[in-house]
Amino acid sequence: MSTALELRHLRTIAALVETGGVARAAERLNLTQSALSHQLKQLEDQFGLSLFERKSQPLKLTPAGQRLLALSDQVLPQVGDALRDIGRIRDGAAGSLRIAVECHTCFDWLMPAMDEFRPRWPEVELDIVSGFHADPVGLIHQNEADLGIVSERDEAEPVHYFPLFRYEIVALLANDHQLAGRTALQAEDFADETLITYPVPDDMLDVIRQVLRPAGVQPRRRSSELTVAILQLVASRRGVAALPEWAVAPYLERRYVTARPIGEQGLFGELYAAVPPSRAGLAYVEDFVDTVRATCASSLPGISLL
Amino acid sequence: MSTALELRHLRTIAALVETGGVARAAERLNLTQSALSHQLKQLEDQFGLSLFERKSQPLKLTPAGQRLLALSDQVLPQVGDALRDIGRIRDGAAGSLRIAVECHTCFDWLMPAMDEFRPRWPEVELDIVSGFHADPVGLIHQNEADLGIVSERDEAEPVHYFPLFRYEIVALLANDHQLAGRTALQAEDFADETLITYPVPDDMLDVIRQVLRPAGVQPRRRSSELTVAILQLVASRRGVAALPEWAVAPYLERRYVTARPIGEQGLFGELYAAVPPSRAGLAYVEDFVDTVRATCASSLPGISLL
DNA sequence: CGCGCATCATGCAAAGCGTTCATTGATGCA
DNA sequence: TGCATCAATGAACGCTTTGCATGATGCGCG
Repeated sequence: MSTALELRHLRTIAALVETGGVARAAERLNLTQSALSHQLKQLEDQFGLSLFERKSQPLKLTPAGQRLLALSDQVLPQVGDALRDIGRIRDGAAGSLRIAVECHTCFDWLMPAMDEFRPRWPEVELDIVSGFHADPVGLIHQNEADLGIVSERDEAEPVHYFPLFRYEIVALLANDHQLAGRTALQAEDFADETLITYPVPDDMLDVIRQVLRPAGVQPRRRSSELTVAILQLVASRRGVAALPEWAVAPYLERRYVTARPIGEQGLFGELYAAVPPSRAGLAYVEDFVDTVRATCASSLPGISLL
Repeated sequence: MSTALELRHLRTIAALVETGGVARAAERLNLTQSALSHQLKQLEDQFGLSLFERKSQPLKLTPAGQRLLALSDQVLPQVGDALRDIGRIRDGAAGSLRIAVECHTCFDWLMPAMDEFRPRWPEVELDIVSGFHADPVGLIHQNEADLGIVSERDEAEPVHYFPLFRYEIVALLANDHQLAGRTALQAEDFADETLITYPVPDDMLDVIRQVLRPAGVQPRRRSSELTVAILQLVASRRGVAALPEWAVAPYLERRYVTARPIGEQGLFGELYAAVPPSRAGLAYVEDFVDTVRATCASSLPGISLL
C-alpha cells in the first residue's frame, strides 16, 4: 500500500514553485535536498506521472504538477486559518504586541508584515514603540515592549529569541569609483574613504564592529537618517556605505550605485525577534514571527531564513 | 520541533466523527486502534488542548476538535477532487463502466453510489448490464461488462477483486412466529418452514449454500422478485426469509418483522468488485470502488468494510 | 456486587521518513 | 574544455509513526 498524499507534499510543491529549485525549496522547508528529491520521486512514482521538468530554468510544472500546486494554494491557507483559530481557542484572541526596533531599515519589511498580520488578529493591539532604541531587550524587561527586533542574541538575557533571517551587508560605491573594479573590499580599502552610516552608536553597525574596528581602520565619517539620502551621497561620490543588500536591491537593479562584498566571505548580519519567555508560546506571537519570516522570504531578495 | 499537522490527522478526525469511536475509526482507516490513540495524544499535546471527550457516547468534540473537523470537511473533498483530476490527466477523463450484478438487493446501494459517481466522471459511460447474471465474471471475459459485483472471489479467475464490504444475513420471521423467541436460528429450525427467496439459482443463496445444504435441510420454497414483497409474505406468516441485514434495516426499525441471527456465529456474506486486471489501475475504476465503499459505509447499517 | 464486554491508554518491538555523506550525471558559463 | 551549479541516487543511521500485546477503566446485566 503506497503512502497517501500529505500536507508535507503540498508544502513541498508550494516551496518548489516559490523558490524555483529543489535545493532552495529544501532550505526553505528546513529539509535537505536529498529528502526532497526522494520525496518527489516517491510522489511521482505514486501518481505514475512526472510533476515538473527538471532541466529548465525557471522550473516548469507539468499539468499534474500545476493541479497539485492549485491544491496547495487552496488548502494551505485554509490550514493556516484553522491553526490560528485553534491558537485563539487556546490563548484567546486578544493581546498586545508592542514592537521595538533597533535598526532603521527594518521598517521596510516590518510594515508589510504588520499589514498582513493585522487582519488576522484584529483584537491584538499592534504598535511600534516610537523611535529607535539601542536596547530593545531592555524595553521588554521594563514592560514597555512585547517584542524586539535585534541583530544579536545575548544568551545571558532571559528572553526567547525567534530567528528571522540572515542577509548580506554590501559595500556601496559610486559606479565610477576606483574600488568598483575590485571583486570584494577589505577593511583597509575603507581607510581613505568617508563612511556614511545611520546616526546610531558604532556598536550597532556591523561593518564597524566586525570589520573596521578589528582591523584598526578608522575612516572619516558622515551620517544620514534615510537610506535614499545615503545612496544619493554615495552616488555623488561623497563617500561609501555598508548597507543590507535587500535594502538597496531596487537601486542596484537600476545601476544607481555599485555593490561589492565586504571581506573574503562577505559580511553578514542576522535578525532575531526577542520576546519574554512567558509570551513565547502565545499563538499570536508565533504567528507574527511566522508572518515576518514569510513576507520577508518572499519580498526581500538574497536573504536566507534562519 | 514538533511534527506539523498532516492530512493523516484530518482523516483521523473525520473518521472519528463518522464512526463515533477511536476503535471503529481505526478500522475505517485501516490502522490499529493503538496508532490512532497515539496520534490523537500527539495532536492534543501539540495543541495543548484536548480534541474530544473520551467518556461520552456519542463522542463529543471540544471547540478545538470542531474547528479541526471543519477543516477536514473543507480540505478533504478538495484533496479528493485534485486526486481525481490527476487521475484524469494520467488515464484520460473518458471510459466505460458497464456493471454486472448477481444479486438483486445490490441495487439499493448501487444506485446512490452511481449517482455520486456520475457527476465526478461525466465522460465515463456508466451502465448496468441489464438483468441479473449468475456469472458476472464471465461477462467480463466476453467483454460485455467492465465490472462485476460478486459475493465470492474465485482466485483461479484472471480478474482483480476489490473488496467492498461484509454484512450479516439474518433470518426474518413474523413478529408472532414461534421461533421469534429464540436468540438465534439453526439449520434444523428451517425444516418445517417455507423459505422465501429471490428467484435465483441456489448457489447464489448463501443461506442454502452455507447452512441448509450442509445440514441436509430442504424446506419448502417460494420466491419473489422484490424485497418488499418477500417481507410482506413473511409478515403475513406465509414463510421465513434470509436477507442481508442492511436490506431490511428500515423494516426492522418499524418492527414490521423480526430478525434473528443464523447459526452460532451468525451468517455473513461478502461483496467484491471484479475487474479485468488491465483496468484495475484506471483512475475512474478505483474511484468508483472508493465511492461504493464510502457511500455504503455511511448509508448501510451494520456492514464492515473489507 | 461481580462478571463480561467495550473502549481507550501504554510499553516495547518493527517499518517509514529524513539526514548525512558520497557519488554521479547533466547543464550552463567562461 | 574546465568549472560551478543543480539534481538524482544509494547506503547507513536516527527519530517518528505504527503495530502488537497487554493493562486500565467504565458500563450494563444478571
